[in-house]
Amino acid sequence: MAFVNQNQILQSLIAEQLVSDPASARGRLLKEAARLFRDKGYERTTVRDLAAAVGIQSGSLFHHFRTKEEILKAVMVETIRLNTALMQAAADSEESPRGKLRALVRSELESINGQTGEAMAVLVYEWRSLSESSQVQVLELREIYEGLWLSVLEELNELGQLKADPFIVRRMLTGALSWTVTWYKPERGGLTLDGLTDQVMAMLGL
Amino acid sequence: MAFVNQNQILQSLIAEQLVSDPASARGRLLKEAARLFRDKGYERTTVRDLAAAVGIQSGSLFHHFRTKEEILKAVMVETIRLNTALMQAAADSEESPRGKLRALVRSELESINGQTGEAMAVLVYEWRSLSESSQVQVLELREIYEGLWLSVLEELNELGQLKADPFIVRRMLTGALSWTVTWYKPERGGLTLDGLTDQVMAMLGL
DNA sequence: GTCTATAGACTGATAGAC
DNA sequence: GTCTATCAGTCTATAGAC
Repeated sequence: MAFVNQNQILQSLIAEQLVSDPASARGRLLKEAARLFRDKGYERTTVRDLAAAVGIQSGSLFHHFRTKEEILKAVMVETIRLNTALMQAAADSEESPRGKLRALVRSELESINGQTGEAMAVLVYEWRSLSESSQVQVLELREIYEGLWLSVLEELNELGQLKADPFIVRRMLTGALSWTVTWYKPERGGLTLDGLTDQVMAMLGL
Repeated sequence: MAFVNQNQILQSLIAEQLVSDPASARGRLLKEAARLFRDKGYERTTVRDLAAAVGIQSGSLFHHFRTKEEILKAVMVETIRLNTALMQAAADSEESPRGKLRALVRSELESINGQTGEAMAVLVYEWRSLSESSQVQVLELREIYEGLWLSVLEELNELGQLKADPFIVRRMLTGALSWTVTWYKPERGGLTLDGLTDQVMAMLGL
């Protein structure tokens, strides 16, 4: 797994029909939906906005999705599936616990501030707009993702390298890393994604 | 300032008409609005919901506020004013830079998870629902608040006690502390607010 | 300062033609 | 698979009586 690149991972997920091909009609709609939901919020985004973004009429949307909420759910589900796979590969490519943690931080920062950033922001900020039954289903997927983090953090803790409780560190990191979407602008300042990762590791004394 | 308590601060802000008296009609509405906006989101909360929460009809709301957005803005403005004053008093009550930082972390955690928690969550998660002109006004108030943090963090940095850049540490803390609202439940587990503050300080190696 | 009644705009979703 | 047309419901805000 160590040298599998990001595009190979995406391709295999598409082949398994776990995420939509970004070139397909469904994939393009989900991409535009993520952008609109992040920019305006789920409630302020109308089905007319969504349809216009992919160049169709609002009535035609309901041929692809039964409800507006189904679109929100699909954005979230596919985003978690993709990022769990990317995260797993990032952790597997490192040997030491510290290296694995750095890879996870780097990978999550990339998810939040890169290609899937819009969808990741939706996952954090539009959670309440999901119906309760959908929340349960998305939460199940999310647990696999969180398990990756906890196993690495617990390993570091057993080595005495972690200064606080692993569960709490993960929750602090969840908040801290997702918040970067509101202020981190790689193009403006001199801070690269690797530089930002270094700052996070330094803050943890690692 | 060292021994001024929280209630005295609230009373003096009410006297200066910088925040509404929680017992007044306006104050009670803002309290209910904060709760509804946090629970359902600004867009999903209707003026009928707001009116019902204080026992009046929806038309009567517009005697107190010209628009629904004005209510959101008032929740945010009054929350920042109150918490800036509480934060200032907390920092002033300590001598050492480390002590001041701990007081700020403790104070912000209390704001987020205590009495003003509903309004603080609104400040973080409903930002986009504010019109651009209102965003500018609220941002100005927010800068005073952030200045308090930065002066303490820069002091610690000059003493060589901070492991990462002060600006970045503040932003990480903003995300990490505000995120506690999604998981920290003082009544359930054994972790107190002081215990949580200790974990944050330990994570920073302080 | 609160009420009732409603204007006027917008919403998600459906039906049936092509 | 997309179109047009529209339904039925909901929304913020206003007007005028009390």
